[in-house]
Amino acid sequence: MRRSKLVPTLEGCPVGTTLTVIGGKWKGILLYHLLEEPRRFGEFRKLYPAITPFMLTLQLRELERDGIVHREVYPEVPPRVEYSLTEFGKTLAPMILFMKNWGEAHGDRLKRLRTQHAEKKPE
Amino acid sequence: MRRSKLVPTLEGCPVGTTLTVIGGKWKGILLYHLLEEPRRFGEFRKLYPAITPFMLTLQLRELERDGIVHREVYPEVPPRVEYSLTEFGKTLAPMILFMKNWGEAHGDRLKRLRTQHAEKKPE
DNA sequence: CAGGATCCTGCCGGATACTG
DNA sequence: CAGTATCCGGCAGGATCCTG
Repeated sequence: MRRSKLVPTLEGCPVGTTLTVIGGKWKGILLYHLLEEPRRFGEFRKLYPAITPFMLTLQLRELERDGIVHREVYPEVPPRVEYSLTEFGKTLAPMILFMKNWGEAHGDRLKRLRTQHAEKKPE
Repeated sequence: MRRSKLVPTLEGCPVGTTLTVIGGKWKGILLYHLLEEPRRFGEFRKLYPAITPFMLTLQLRELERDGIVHREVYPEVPPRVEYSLTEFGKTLAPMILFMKNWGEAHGDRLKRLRTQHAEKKPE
């Protein structure tokens, strides 16, 4: 698994730094669901069947590395693993909520704009 | 992070939708500087010499497509082009500022965490 | 000065199969 | 259930040269 390399922190660009934390394709939505309560691996899979186990693991591990989420393994049978926001991770909460609200409010508009734009060029 | 697919808005995932708008590698910092005042192409190049003209054009055009920035061409010699936030783009302001502050506040911590993590694994 | 045109590459994101 | 182990294609991101 020679995956996640992810640049140090994108020096001299604080906005970029923040983006390296939340910028994975699924991280936003994962964080959003973690705001509410701790979640299990399988819960995420049910919420978003499109995420493969591999990607889910990858994104969660990166969030864990960055100190955003905590991974708690319960030594039971069958195994259970719960992911929760750390105190550090909770400092991101206002931003995640803003992003959710903004996306909900303007998603349709964006979709229109992008469709128009895609139609104009290719001829 | 990677922009997803260019056209679709990542259905059913408002946080992801927002990320498709601001998630380009340089978009965050571009938006941040646009918050203050309109900027010229060359200004950005001076602020961040690491951005190639090609990438700068690309990212600005995407922001333009999404209705976030306005591109004003002044028919002068030498040519002058100014980029400014649209009213729509200004709705992102609180989030950009939050991202900047968060990045400034926790960049060092993240850098440490990632360095530690990178040192532990590779053998 | 502000870009277009071209070509290239590396990692991101994914598919699939297997396991403690 | 909650992951690994491999393999891989595509596109974001970049380098370089050229132009209105």
